[in-house]
Order: sequence, then structure tokens, then C-alpha cells
Amino acid sequence: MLSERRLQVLRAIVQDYVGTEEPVGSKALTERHSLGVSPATVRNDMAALEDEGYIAQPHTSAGRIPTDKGYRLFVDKLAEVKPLTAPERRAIQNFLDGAVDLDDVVARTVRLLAQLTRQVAVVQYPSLTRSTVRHVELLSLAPARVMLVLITDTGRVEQRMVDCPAPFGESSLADLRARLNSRVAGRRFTDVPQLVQDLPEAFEAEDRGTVQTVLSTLLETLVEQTEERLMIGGTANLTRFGHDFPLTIRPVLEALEEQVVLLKLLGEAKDSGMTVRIGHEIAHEGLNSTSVVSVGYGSGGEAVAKLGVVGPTRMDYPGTMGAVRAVARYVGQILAES
Amino acid sequence: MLSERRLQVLRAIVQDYVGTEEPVGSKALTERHSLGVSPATVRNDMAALEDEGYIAQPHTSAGRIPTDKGYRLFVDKLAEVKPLTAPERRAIQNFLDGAVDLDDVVARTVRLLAQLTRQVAVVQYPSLTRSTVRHVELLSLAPARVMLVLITDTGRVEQRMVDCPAPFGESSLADLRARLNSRVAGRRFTDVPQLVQDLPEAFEAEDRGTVQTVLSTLLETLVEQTEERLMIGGTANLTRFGHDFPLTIRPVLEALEEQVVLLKLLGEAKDSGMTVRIGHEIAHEGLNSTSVVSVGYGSGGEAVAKLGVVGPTRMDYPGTMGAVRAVARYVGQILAES
DNA sequence: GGCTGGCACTCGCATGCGCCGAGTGCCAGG
DNA sequence: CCTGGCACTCGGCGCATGCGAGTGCCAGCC
Repeated sequence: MLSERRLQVLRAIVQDYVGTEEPVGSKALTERHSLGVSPATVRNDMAALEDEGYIAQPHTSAGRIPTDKGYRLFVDKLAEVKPLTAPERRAIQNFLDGAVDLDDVVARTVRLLAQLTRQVAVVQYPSLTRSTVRHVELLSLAPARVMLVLITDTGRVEQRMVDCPAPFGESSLADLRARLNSRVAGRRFTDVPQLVQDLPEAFEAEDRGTVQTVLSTLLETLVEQTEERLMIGGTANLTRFGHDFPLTIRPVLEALEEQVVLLKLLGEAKDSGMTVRIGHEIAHEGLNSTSVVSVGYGSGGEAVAKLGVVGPTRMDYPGTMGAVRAVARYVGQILAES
Repeated sequence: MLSERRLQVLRAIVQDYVGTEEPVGSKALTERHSLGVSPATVRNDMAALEDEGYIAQPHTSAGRIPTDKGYRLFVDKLAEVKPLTAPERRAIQNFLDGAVDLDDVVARTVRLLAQLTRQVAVVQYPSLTRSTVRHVELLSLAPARVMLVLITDTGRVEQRMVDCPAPFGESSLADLRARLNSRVAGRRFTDVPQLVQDLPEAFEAEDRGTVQTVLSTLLETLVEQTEERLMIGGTANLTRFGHDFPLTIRPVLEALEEQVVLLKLLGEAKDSGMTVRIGHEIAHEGLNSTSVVSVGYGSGGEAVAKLGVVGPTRMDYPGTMGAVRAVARYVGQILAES
């Protein structure tokens, strides 16, 4: 177990390194933090911290930098989430309040997060899996062509074209529309398959094929859209990463374009509370010199999706966590209102 | 006027520089291209080309590189669009054929373009301005709350919530829906305002306020969505730009996030045919060491939106132009089919 | 036992220097 | 008008040097 002072030393190292982006030495530490001991003592502590794997030297005879393990300890034990200032909160609210639709909410959230944290922001669209159906609309575009429109409680709209096996009358369509809505409106997506299972039986034989086709398209839409989409912003902030450039930034940009990777990452995070994944804790190569701070957000008590920030492991964790948490809260409010 | 041979020299310089990314000297030129003259002669030609501003030396006693003006001449007079190979064409078709909806078409197009050109791809969503209305749907969510869903002929769907000044019965809603659709279905967005102008008059006094509200929301949607959206991909390719990194890539990433800038850029391009804007021809600072190749695409003969590629001025113009043109064609086909 | 000042040592990094070679401009001759 | 020759320029690279931040260790002090 590390003594209290050694923890202080670790905290000081993390803070200084995050601030200066340069390895920090014992002398500088005692000057910038009132630890009450001399550099020599700090050196001993540093040696101990290094033995335990919390810090490392990039080169012999250079200062120390925190390791992933060091950041982990810092985040778990030493950091306190830094709340945003009042003006920042107001700015968030004002900015998000102007949104006109879901796309706009997501787009604005991304910009906001990127600006607040000066890092790359990632916002997942509210997931269909946990959403409920607000309405299903069927439109007849041609005798044997129907457009299916699915509206969710989070304001998301999905539409699909359905080619029917046989012409389908307006009245049958209205009938199907009514029956469908009475069964699924307000229900969770995951429950839909079961709820509509026996619907075709209520129709004339000649219409059953079409009903079946429409239903399968609906179910397909649910499944397809379960693989959620996301929006990314603030990639220009990657250029602030460091000096050893192309090497660092390239794989990150590539990973960011692979939305699958990000979705997986967000999926692995806890549903409630904030998740911080640091460096090599992230399985995906290319992101393992970055950290990801993510949190769920939702219109009610429950999270419908996640959002977060991707940045260098050397990031301002307290500040970033504060911004992420605050933004998630406001987005949740906005979604609840709309 | 430049002699034929000098044009050949310019062409050779552009080709070599694009290939090697290094200033090209007179000796190397004569070795790699059979110009039929000696290096000394080429040197004279180069001096002339430099006087005219088509090429420049990064440093005294280094080779020459083309200027923006040089690339311009190359593109206008010397380059021939390189058609794609048959396998490439097949790959495009296969890849795009798998798309399930408009978002997916756009997303796939972006990936495709980015991969083919190894540059940053930009695809504009089909514009509402030039589209026609396929259907307007009105859903009653609560007595005084209506959801307006607008479906375009390009498969795009927009929805808005409308808070009505007074409760609005199902039958009135159905009436409005029917009247609205009979007037605007199949019509161009730009014509809609005029077409619905006198609609409220057909309703009872008590419903007129609501009808008016719904109509203004519809018109608002048309106007708002005229500012188009776009999708960007392949930003990781920026890392291949060059050596002088952070300086180059940063402003480009920033500009790419400012969708307004890109939309303006695409908007300035010709509606038909391919547009190439080179370096300082692009007004926006930050993009003026890049070139943009763009072209309109559409489901019919008419362009409904544009797509293109952003890359270094030192790009393979013939190849890029070929890829952009081919992709635009196939996307047009896909849109026409759906 | 833990803290401190002192001291020798290690290296990374910046600086300066000299060389090399690609590339140029110019000129005289074909 | 083209060509070979020639002197010149200058950026880049390798190498040696000096500096300084930072370390580890030790002896002494509280």
C-alpha cells in the first residue's frame, strides 16, 4: 500500500504532466506543489512509484510520466470530477435549446462536447433497442408498394419501402395500420416481434402475404437499426496531441472511421455512471494510446444511448469528466422535453 | 504561348511530382520521360515555365514543383480523365447495391470515394430544393399535437412536431392530409408555398388556426432543410499529406468540420460537368493548399446534389476525376432505382 | 526510520561545422 | 536552337561538443 504522501506525489505528477506535456522531475514538483518535503524525498517516492508501475521514465535521466496504471489510480482514487462553471452551464443550455430535431440535437451535442473538452467527441444516436414505438405509419405509394415509417419516442424516424406480393387496398392498409398501432404503440422495440406474431391471421387470405411482408420489413428495420449510428466531431483537436505526429494520429482517425469499433467501445461501458477506459485497457490497437470517457444519457431515468470523448491518455480527466457528465444531463433534459 | 514541348515538360513535371512528392530536376525528367532533348534544353524550358509562373523552386538549387497555375493548366489542357478499370467498376456497383436506405447510400458512397481516391470524400445529401414531395403525412399524437412527416422522392424523410393552437379532430386531420397531398404530391419544393396558400380557407373557422400552424411548419421545414447536410469520410487519408504535418492538416480538419464552408464550396461548383478547384482558387483559408474535385449527381438527368474529394493540390488529377465521375454515375443510378 | 543536502553520473538535445550532391544558370560551340 | 561543360549554390546529413535537467546513492541529521 502506498503512503498518503506518495499518492500526493502521483497526483502532482499527473497534474503537472497533463499541464505541461513534459516529463516532470523531482525539483519542479516540489516547486509547484507544496508537498512539504525536499526533492530528494520526492525522488525516493518516485522510485517507489516506478517500482509499482505507476510511473515511468521515457529515457534514463529524464523526468517521469504516468503509466496507464498510474492514470487509472489517479482516476479511481485521486481525481474529483470538476463541475462546470455557471457560464459554461448556461452556454450548454442555450446552445442545445436551439435544436430543431434529433439530428440537430446530436450534431449540436457533438460540437459542444468537442469545444468544451477540446477533444474528439462521440455521440451515439438514441438506440432503438431501448426505445418505444410512438407510431407506425403505412403509406400506399402504388397498388403494390407501401412505405413503412417508424417513429420512436426519441423522435427518430426510419422508413422503408415494401414491395408487396399482391396489390393491397386502401381499406386493408388502414386496417393494418390501426391494428398494428394499437398493438405496438408505446411498447418497447424488443417486445414488438411477439406482439405482432399473430397479426396476419386477422386478415383475408389474399392479404396475408402482404401483411407478412410488411411485418418482416418492420422487424428487419428494428434489428438493422439496433446497430446504432453515431456522430463524431472535433477531430481537428487531434492535431494538438503531440509531436510524434503522423504515427499517433493516423490510427486514431482510422479507428474513428470504423464506427463499429466505437460502438463496441461504447457498448462495453457501464450503462449508468461514467466509464473511463485508459490506454491499453482499450482492446483496439490504434486507440490504445488514447483514453475514452463515456457516459449514458437518456430522456428518462434510463440511458438510451451513450456519448463521450476520445483523447490522449494524457488528458485532463477531472475537467473532461465534468464536461461529459454535464452535457449528458442536458441532452437528457432536451430529449425528455421534445 | 508556350511551345508544345514546354507543355510536355510541364506535364512531365506534374506527373513526376505527384508520383514522388519531391521537386523534380531537369536530369531526372529526361531520364523518366522520352522528351528527345537534353537536360540543358529542359532547363531552359523550365526557366521559361518559371517565368510564366507555372512552376517554382522551393529553394534555390532544388528541383521545380508545379504552382497552382501550373496544375490549372495541367487540368485544363494536359490531363485526360482516367477511366476506372472494369474490376473497379464492378466493385463500385456491388458495394452500392447493398444499401438499404438513403443514409446508407450516402455512407457507402463516402467510404467508396475515400477508398478509391485515398483522399477525403464529401457527399452532399440530395437537396430538398430540387426534389419533389412524395407524400406528407400527419399523425395525431395528442388532441392538440400533430406530427408532420415529409417524404421526398429521393427517399429522404423529415419530421416536425406541431403544437396546435386548438384541438384538432381526426376527421379534420384526415381532410387536411388529403387536401394537402392532392396539392403538393409530386410537386417541387419550391412550388409548395404557392400551392398551399389558400388552403386554410377550405376549413371551418375554428380549425383555421391549426391548419395555418401546420402549414407554416411545413414551409419552415422546406426552408430549413434547404441548407443541406453532408457526410465526410476518409479523413485518415489526410495523414498521407506530407511531412510538414500539424500545420497542414489542422486547418483542413477544421474546415471539414465547418460544413458551411464545404456546402458553399460545393454550391459554387458547376451544376453539370466536373469542377476542379485548385489551391488558392479556394477562397477559404485553410483549404488553400488543397484541391477539390466535385461533380453533381442525381437520379434523373438533373443533379440533385454534389459529391467530391478534397486532397492535396499535389494529387493524381486524372485518376481522381475518373473515380469521382464514375461514383457519381453509379450513385445516380442507385437513386433512380429506389 | 525517515528526511535532507550533496555529489557524481547519465543522457537527450541543441549547436556548430564540414562535406556531399543534386540542381541550377550561363556560356561557348555545333 | 540545342548541347555539353563548368562554376556555383544551398539544403541535408553525420559527427563532435557542451549544456543542463534529472537521477541514484550516500552520509548525516532529526
